[in-house]
Amino acid sequence: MRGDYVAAVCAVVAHIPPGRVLSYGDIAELLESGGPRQAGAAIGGAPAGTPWWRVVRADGTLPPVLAGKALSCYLAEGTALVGVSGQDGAAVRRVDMRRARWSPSDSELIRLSALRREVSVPHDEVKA
DNA sequence: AGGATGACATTAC
DNA sequence: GGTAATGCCATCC
Repeated sequence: MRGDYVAAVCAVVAHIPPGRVLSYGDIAELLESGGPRQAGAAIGGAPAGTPWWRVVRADGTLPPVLAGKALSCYLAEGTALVGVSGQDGAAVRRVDMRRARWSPSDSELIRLSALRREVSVPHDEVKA
């Protein structure tokens, strides 16, 4: 896998509608391959133009470094955010997984299944 | 072959 | 409800 997995994850992320987000675990779950860590690594290695900000952790939080850029994207996309309860403007506006979580439609599921098949295809790379 | 790492997830306190 | 510790999966050293 390697590159193919990254491409698959990238495609899935690209199919996430604006204002919606998915968790790494969900990506791995949809691809039916590997675990959440691998999904994160794949997204991390995804090429530019990939809406990586639409992919967050199960808590709806994201690493501090990306939180800033992601926040801008969320505001632009109108993603459902939850304000922190009262702390001094800590700006921990994390994504509200409760509503922002994207539910793949049946049609999308078909496409995703086809996509993951592409990854599942043994190809001829392992052997040499 | 073995051990450590990572844009994570889940359970327990 | 939030924070802390443990486990999972796959790749890299």
